[in-house]
Amino acid sequence: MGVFAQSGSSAAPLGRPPPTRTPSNEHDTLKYHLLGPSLTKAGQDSVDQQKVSEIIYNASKGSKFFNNEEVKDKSLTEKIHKILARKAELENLDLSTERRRADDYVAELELSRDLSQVVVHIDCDAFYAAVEELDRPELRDVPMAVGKGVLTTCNYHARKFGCRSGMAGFVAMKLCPQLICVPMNFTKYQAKAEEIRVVLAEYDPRFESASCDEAYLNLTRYCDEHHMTADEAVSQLRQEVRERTKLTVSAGIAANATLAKICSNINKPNGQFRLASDRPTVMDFMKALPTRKVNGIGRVFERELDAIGIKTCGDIYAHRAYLSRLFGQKAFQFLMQCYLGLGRTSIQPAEDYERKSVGTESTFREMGSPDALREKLRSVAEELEGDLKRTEFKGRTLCIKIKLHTYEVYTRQMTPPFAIQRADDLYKHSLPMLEKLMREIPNMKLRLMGLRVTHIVSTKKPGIDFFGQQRATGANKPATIKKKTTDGGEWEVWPEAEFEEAARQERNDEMNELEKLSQEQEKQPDQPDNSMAAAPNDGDKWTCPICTLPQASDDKTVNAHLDFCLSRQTIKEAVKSTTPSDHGTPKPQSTSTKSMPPKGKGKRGRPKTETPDSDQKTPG
DNA sequence: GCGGATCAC
DNA sequence: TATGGTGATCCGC
Repeated sequence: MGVFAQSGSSAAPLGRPPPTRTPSNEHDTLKYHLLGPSLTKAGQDSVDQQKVSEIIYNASKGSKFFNNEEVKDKSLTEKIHKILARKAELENLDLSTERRRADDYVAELELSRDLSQVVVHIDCDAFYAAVEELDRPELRDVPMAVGKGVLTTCNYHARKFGCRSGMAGFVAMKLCPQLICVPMNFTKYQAKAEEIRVVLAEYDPRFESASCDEAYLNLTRYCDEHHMTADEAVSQLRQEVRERTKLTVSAGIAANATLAKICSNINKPNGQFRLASDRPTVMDFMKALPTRKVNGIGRVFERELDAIGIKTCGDIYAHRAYLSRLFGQKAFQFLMQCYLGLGRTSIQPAEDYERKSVGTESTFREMGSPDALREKLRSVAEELEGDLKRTEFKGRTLCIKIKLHTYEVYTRQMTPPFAIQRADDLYKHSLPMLEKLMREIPNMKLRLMGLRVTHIVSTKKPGIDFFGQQRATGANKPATIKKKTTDGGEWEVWPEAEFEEAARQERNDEMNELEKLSQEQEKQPDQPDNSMAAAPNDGDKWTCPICTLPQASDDKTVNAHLDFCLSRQTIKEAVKSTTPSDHGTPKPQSTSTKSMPPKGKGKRGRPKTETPDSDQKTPG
């Protein structure tokens, strides 16, 4: 409802964006933005958001963070003006073709609607805070938050003051001076999460961990075999979790993951909600549902949709003809599924998802000295080496990320001649990118630095454990659901999955061979690893950290040389031609036999995709 | 393929 | 006094 003064006052004359906006309008959108991303999640109705927003605004005003938010807000406002202009333009055209195309898509989606599954989303209530309260019961009755600097979560007492996860600590203290902040203890939470997972596995052995404190289950089969309603089963599950772990969870029950996720928030904390699995009920539910409640629609997309008159999922249909033009095809498909209340019905273990990158980053006190920055890069590289060894990956693409003291973010990436894992290599190849950024951005001062590798290659010993972890089949595939009685000890392997794995293995082997070769080649001509190269210039010479050759130190020469060295490709081309575009094979992708369910393959980010699959995360 | 942005937790 | 870290996706170029 009229969250944005902008949309209310947007009696925008056709074609042109509204004239200059008053400062108060701008501040309204900014204030709303500053409320943070988790606005809809918290169980904090009854909180005077107006007041909270005012306090946050005043606490933040003038800071570099605030200034950056202001810039981002302005640029989003501009973007929205363009969207409105584009929309006005489109409305003058004949959109009947687009409209029919949209209707065809709706019909296609409608055919794929599956209301046969009982999907449950389990969400721990204020998880970290609840675990801390177990150890320190005296915290149970006072406002308390977990995390220093930024709150990762807080208990419900704190939420009554407007505190939320993601909020800066000092802002939270302004809202609630008596707030008690306790430090994170991640291993403790992991252990507790595992206790919960043990219970969940009894209800669905193929449940999906969405994160530390969230999971999806398919209870179709459990309800069937135990002759229970979904409500009864979930009620019992929650009771069992509570007895065995002393933690409360909330649950949503619906026909698919998207709906279940929304439902788990409705009676939170310590409650459950079931959305009946019939089409009219689902359509009614979506009709009144604010867009922001949908997983995948965040602050920005919410504002963009609001601007063109879409506040609830029901509003989407009326705008179907130009959504694709305004936001892209993926967003169009995603939104149409929101309108229809569709979502994923297949639940699978998180391990079935394939990791695509490994990275690390850290924030520090503002820093500008090149030497200190290099040292920082070195430590980030070492950190990443640890992560890569732990997860058993090497990376073929290396990305550096920096955040300036102004909170502006830049990323750069390059492809080393072979997949890398060692800190020395990570450092050697990322340093030139950092050096180049330092030249591009005079007086560069950073508050964050990060490294990430993508196009990763598993370093797991071939043969071992490859298919060692087959799992009992669950009841989540519609096609196979009924036919099983008890599958004690029975393993089902999808033939195509087996094939894919074999193919992947083969390609991995090839990769490893190639990389071994290339590493050997590299070692020969290069000098005995002078990786601390990059020694700053002496006089007017500069040493390239890649090829270790001295260059004139003027910017032009250095940049040209760095460009050359960065784009130098040796083995890379050879590797590319022997491997399919993506080294890893997409996992089974479940949609097996069905003719062609309107599936894409998108994940998170901007939802944009159709059935927004849930994430993969590191399980326990 | 690269870089910027958005999103979730 | 000082606003996080990890991973994924999408878009425009």
